Amino acid sequence: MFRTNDQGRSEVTEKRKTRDADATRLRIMQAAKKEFAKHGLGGARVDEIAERAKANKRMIYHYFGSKEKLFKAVLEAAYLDIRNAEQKLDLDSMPAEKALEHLVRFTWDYYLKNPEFITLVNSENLHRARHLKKSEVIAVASRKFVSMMQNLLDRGVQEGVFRPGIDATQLNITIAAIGYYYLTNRFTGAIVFERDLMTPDALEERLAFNLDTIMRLVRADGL
Amino acid sequence: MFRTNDQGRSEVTEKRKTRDADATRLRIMQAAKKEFAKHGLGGARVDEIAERAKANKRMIYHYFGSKEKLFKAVLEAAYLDIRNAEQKLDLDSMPAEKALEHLVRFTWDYYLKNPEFITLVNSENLHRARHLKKSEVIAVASRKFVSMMQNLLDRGVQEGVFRPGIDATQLNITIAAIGYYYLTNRFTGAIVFERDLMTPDALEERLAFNLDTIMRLVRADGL
Amino acid sequence: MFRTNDQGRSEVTEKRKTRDADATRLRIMQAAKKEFAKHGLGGARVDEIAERAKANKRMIYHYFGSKEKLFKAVLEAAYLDIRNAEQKLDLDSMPAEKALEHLVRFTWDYYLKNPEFITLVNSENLHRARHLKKSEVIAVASRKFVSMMQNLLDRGVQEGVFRPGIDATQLNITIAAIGYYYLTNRFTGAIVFERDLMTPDALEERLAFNLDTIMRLVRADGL
Amino acid sequence: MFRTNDQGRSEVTEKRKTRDADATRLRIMQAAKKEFAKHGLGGARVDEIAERAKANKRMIYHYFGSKEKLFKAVLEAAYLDIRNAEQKLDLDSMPAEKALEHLVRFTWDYYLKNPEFITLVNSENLHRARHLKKSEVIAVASRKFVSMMQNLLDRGVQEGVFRPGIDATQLNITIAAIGYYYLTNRFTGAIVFERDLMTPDALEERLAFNLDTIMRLVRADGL
DNA sequence: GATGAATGAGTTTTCATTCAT
DNA sequence: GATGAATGAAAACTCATTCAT
Repeated sequence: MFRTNDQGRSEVTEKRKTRDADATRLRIMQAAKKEFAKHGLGGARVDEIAERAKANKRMIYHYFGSKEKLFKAVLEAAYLDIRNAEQKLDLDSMPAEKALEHLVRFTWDYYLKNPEFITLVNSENLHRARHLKKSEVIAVASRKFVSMMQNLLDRGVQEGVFRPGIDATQLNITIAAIGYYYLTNRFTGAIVFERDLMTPDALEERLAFNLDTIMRLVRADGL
Repeated sequence: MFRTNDQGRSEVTEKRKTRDADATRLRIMQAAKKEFAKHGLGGARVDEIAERAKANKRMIYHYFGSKEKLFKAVLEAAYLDIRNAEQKLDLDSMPAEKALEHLVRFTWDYYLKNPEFITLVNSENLHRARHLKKSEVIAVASRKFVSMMQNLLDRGVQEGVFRPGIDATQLNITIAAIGYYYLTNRFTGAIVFERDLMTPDALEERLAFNLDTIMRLVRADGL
Repeated sequence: MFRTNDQGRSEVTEKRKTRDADATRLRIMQAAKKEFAKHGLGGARVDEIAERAKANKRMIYHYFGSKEKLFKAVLEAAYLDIRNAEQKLDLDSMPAEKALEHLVRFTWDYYLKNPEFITLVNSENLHRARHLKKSEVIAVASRKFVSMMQNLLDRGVQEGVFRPGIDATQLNITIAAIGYYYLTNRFTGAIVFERDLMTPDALEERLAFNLDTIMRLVRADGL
Repeated sequence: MFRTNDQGRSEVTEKRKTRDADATRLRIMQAAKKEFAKHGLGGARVDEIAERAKANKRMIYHYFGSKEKLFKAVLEAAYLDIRNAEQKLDLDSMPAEKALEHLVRFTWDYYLKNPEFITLVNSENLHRARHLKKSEVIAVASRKFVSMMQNLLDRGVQEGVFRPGIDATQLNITIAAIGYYYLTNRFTGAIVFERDLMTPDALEERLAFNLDTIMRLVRADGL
């Protein structure tokens, strides 16, 4: 009800205001991520996001302009986060085989710990990547990621542990696929295979299977 | 879906008529499949489905009860269709290695020719398989599918071409994953990898990669 | 599926047809009575009536023209039924006091055995008696009923058992009211008075109370 | 419903404004009361309520959740209103006979001045009191009402003016019945008795008749 | 006389977004 | 910067009635 600081704002309060604003922005993005992940772009409710963020609905429009732009912001942040985490793995400093194994594990763990990422990506693909297309920042991050992978493969061949001629893109897609598909389709999967695919044992088994799949795929013949 | 004619129906009554319940039902399901695949369960519009089916909206509710029940019907039919097609492959009559290769190709081709299947399954997983859970007919078809696969693996081991100890479920999931993921994520994939993943060449390349992946995965060591 | 009697109908089949038609009409009216009583005019569903009557919906329109006209037909029949039953009581042949008691009991029993009557009348009053207004047959039956009552009161005065000056209409309304209200409002009544108003004991108690109410109301002073 | 002002609200903010949640809520409830009374729960139109309330249809759902919950709110308010008014009569401070007469008059007058109450109650009974059942606030108000009545009867017996052994619930029901039935069934009644039951004279006559009915019912024998 | 598929107009409900304070 | 009341357009769903056979 009271509104302090109507005029004569000191720098201290200025800073606080900024921090609050950023905090609100962040809370909105976190809430939106959950909501979009749970219900998809179309199914997400702006009201729900506002409530979860303990923010006023008006703020969403103030900071992001529209539901769709909010989605884009969330999606971009999600992609940047995983690309960032991948860079931090510092795969270049490990032997190729170990590095690849590391990447497979990391990818699997990332999906497990960030289940929203998968659903967000599904949602974006349902919309034919309409939002990501315009994103320059994503393009840059992607290039770095792909070249890192190519690098890794090249080193492996030099080290004599990987077959030559493996396409980095195909391998990347496969590494993602065998983890991603298992998790995104775990509900229909549980019905088709009549198993709980999410018990700790099941998850461990899947990771082992995936590591085996990738290693057999890249291993130099005769090893 | 089909109505076999009791004896003695004249040709006149057999001619295509507007007032044919089964035909209307079928048109609605086909239209719904497209609409649900394109926009997901939430994003699909009943009006649009009715229009595409050249049916009155009221008919949808008459035959299916609700948008959600229509979705369930469409989803069930889609699952039954692929399970049915798999059975028709007659893999049991081929050598194990050839049979497996056949299955990998078939799965890929099926996804390519039935793009709705993938989006439908994604949508159902977004809803935690709520609709499929209650479906007994799907449970039965699934069991047949899984046991066929187990059979195939067992035969391959006996023939000496496959490694022993491969889990049929994990293999199934992997076969699906490497095709499904590529296709469902082709839009974001195109951005990340800066390639058109859907040209004939790209598709052929992916199929070859997938065949290689699976064969290396199951091949008996030393072969 | 088979349709016999396509041509050359004998008189016997003619009669049967007529009887069937009447039977269908009757089944529709009975089904409609239940449906209208349960849901009111607006809430009743034509589909439901058709199904309950094991008749085709088209038949309802064939015999009655519209839902509203069907309602009118049902309502008229209901009024005629109670007026008819009252006449059959042959109150004129009993001593006045006994006759009045008889009427109070009869009214209560009729409402109990014909619960649809009450709801039908409520529905008609919600619609400001729009349908009954045009009904000449009801006007005739009503007059007979009112004059019977006046007669009864007059006799009672002559016999010295009833007070003079009692208005027949007011008495009639009161006799109906104390039974009708109890039954029509039994659901909210059960909540307000925290009792089950429909147990055999409760019903008997109410009838006794009502008889007492009416008798004290008409009894000649000093008796 | 009312909002008492925290201290220091200036007159300016107090002026009638469109954006007043409580006022809108109230307008909706008033409009709904009329509409439900006129057409019943099923026949009432949400559009109509919104228009009459000069509110956006969306607001109805915002404040009440659904048409049915709005009905419940209206019904509860109606019951609370009459129970409240009864308590204000302060019957405990009058001699029993006078108090009873007062209650009969009050009940009649209340029904006359609040015709919506009757139709609302009819509607609720058509729905088997589904909405009221869950209402705790109604249960509390009802108990107060019933005990007030029992009190009144006990006092009357002590004063020697009422017969002992009269059941308070039965008497309550009868007092309500003889007024309620007359009014709710005034349309069919007008046809059956070929009179206008709503002229001032007719109303006065009915009230007198009802007072007589109740007084003869409770009066100690011999008085 | 009978059937049941089809329809159009309407009804409730939903939701992203804007407006007044 | 923040609040929450209000809105319009659209969506799901309903139902009495008619049409083709």
